[in-house]
Amino acid sequence: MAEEQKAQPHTRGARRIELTERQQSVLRAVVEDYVLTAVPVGSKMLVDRHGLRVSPATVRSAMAELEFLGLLSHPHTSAGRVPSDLGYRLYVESLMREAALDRTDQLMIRHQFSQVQLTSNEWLRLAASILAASTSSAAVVTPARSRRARYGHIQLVELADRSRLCVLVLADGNVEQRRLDRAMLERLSTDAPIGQDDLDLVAATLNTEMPNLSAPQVRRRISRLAPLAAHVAEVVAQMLEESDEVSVEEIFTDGISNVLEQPEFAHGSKLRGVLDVLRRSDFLEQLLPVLTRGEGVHVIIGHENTIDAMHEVSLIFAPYGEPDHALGLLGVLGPTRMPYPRAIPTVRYLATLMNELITTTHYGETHD
Amino acid sequence: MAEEQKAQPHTRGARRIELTERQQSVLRAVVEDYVLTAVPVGSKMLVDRHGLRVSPATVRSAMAELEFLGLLSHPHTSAGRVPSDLGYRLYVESLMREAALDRTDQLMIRHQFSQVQLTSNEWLRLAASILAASTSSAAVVTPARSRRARYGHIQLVELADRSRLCVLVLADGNVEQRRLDRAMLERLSTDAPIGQDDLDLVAATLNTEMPNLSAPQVRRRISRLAPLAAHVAEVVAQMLEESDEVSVEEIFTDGISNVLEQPEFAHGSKLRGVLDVLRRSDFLEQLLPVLTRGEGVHVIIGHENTIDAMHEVSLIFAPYGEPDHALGLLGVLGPTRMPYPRAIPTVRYLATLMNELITTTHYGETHD
DNA sequence: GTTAGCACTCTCGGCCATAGAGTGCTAATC
DNA sequence: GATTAGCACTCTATGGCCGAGAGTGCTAAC
Repeated sequence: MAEEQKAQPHTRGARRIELTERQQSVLRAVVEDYVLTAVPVGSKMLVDRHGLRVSPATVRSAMAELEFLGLLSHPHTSAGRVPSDLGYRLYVESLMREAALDRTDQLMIRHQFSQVQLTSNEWLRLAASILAASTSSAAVVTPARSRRARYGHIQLVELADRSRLCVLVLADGNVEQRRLDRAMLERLSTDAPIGQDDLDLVAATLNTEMPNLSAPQVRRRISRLAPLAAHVAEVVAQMLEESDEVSVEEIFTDGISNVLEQPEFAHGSKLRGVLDVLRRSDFLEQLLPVLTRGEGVHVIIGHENTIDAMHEVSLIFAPYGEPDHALGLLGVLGPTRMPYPRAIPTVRYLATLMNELITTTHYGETHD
Repeated sequence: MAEEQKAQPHTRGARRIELTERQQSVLRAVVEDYVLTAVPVGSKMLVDRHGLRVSPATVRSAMAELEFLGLLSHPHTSAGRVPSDLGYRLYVESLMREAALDRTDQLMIRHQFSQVQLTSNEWLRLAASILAASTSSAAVVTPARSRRARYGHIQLVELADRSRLCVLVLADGNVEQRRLDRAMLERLSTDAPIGQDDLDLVAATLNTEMPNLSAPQVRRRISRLAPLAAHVAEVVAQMLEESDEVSVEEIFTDGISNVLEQPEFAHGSKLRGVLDVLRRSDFLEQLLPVLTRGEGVHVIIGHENTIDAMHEVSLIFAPYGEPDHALGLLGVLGPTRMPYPRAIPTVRYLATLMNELITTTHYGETHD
């Protein structure tokens, strides 16, 4: 058990702690009060605001117990209590009553998606925007990409100035483009200059040979091809490889200013590290193993995060898409003092929604 | 003259003010000191640090004159002087000695671009990253887009699950994609289901009919087409129209945390408005008329900006690409207390560089 | 087990005094 | 006539001090 806690500290780490009825309700009240006010909460305030039917003194002793258990902490001797990361954890695991999105919210979100044309980038932007708005946190959405990019279809377009564009549609429906090196092409054309006909021929060849192959598989077949086709195939292989670098791609964020507004980050420089991490491409990769384990929404609270710069924030993330196919991540980032009961269902709903959108326009694995 | 100043307050507004030699060097010194230290600069400090060969008293009287002219200001009676927006303006226009990028910097930047494969999104990202790093400000880069999107080439791809993707290459080389509505297609196929052959035929038709046409022109020809082709043409027209909404598209930013670090924005909430504006799509559109007027780099200092939220920041922006063809913007955003002598040449250099990259892989206007 | 009472602790805001930086003015100097 | 030294003055920033208030922990009574 101990090892398990160590290995995956941010999943059900606090399960074993048994609390009395009273302790539970006090912890819940402290968390909810603190999330709302951002002010350390004292015993008197607590009974006043939550209509607990006991005296402040009783609450105090309960608080002392919770502090001993490491669920609350004390900024200083004569201040109120603040939940610890572990306190939030327990709250999220067993104390919280999720505030599910009501029907109208769901419909409104759905409606917004239906308004947007069916281009996936717009979906992502919209998802980030909705997440940010309805959780008042920073939202992060990555495109759904195959862990292993596969060839779908290519097109070679010649343009007036003799530039050539290679447009590659991946098996998962994403589109990549790259310009072909002109000098290289000149070298390959032994006799006549290369025309659109030649390009069409190459495209047709590759489109029969390559569908559904991964980068190394494409590479392996290059040797069989004529010089021009071989060159294009090489370029395609490179493009596939680049796509393999999951989520190094674009990360769509929104609502960073929401977080900036939170008192814990009022002194902006505190957020600096977080922003830098967010910009770095590899940040989600580090979390990927955790986030894709099991189903559904994952909550990573403060120090549970393996990334140092993120010790003062919580993440609520969910994967969407299909593990073997296109897999994306989406979620929110905010202070540990986060409205979990609201944010978690929202993330969950958006993940299922994106799932739907992805799979209804789903690209099969056996093309042609 | 007066009207002209009003109409374009951020271009050479301060030209007419004549300063004595001494006033000039004092203003220059104040600006440069303040940019460096972010502390209001007093007369003693100034002579010490800049080795002026006069006494503090002399400097004081010069400062008083400059303040009378509205070039400096006083946070309070017994504090040092701070440049006003107008002071910065004069500095930028005539006092500043530009710190041109030296050869090695230029080569390093060029090298980084050569490392990146020729996909334009990566260029933009890289440009933003370089700008942010070498000016320590927030960088903003928009893709170069035609003011008027024109048809280049389309490809229709059928995938295993019968999804159809329409990939549109614009005349300026940008690529757009959209999924075709399946239900609609079913309705259009009177007898047999639509296969790749049919799609190819449609694509071929449009590719001979439409090249270099704008959205309305495409629309006008729809009536001549068979139902399926007409539907696709309609979709294409929509895609062209969407592309016409300049820069509503993606804006690549980087280095926001640099700005967050500046003392004037240490209390993060001050930056909030700026961030919100930055996220909004229309912010550059408002500036577009100004930024494309004349050649080269444009500097917009504090209150010169027509956008209220940006009264406390300076922008240094330049267009790149070609006015009639693909036009993009790039630049930096930082506090008015900005290292102009460094930032301006950097923006200029990156604009010319992007220009080169765009035009060497340039797409002609008369396709086919 | 719960609660009232009480002494104790700690922060926060206001107040004051002081130090220091900087100014503006005037009169002397080059 | 420009420059400078000297000086009185102003304002901020800093630190110490005090009292109010919030909150705790403990103990004894219920």
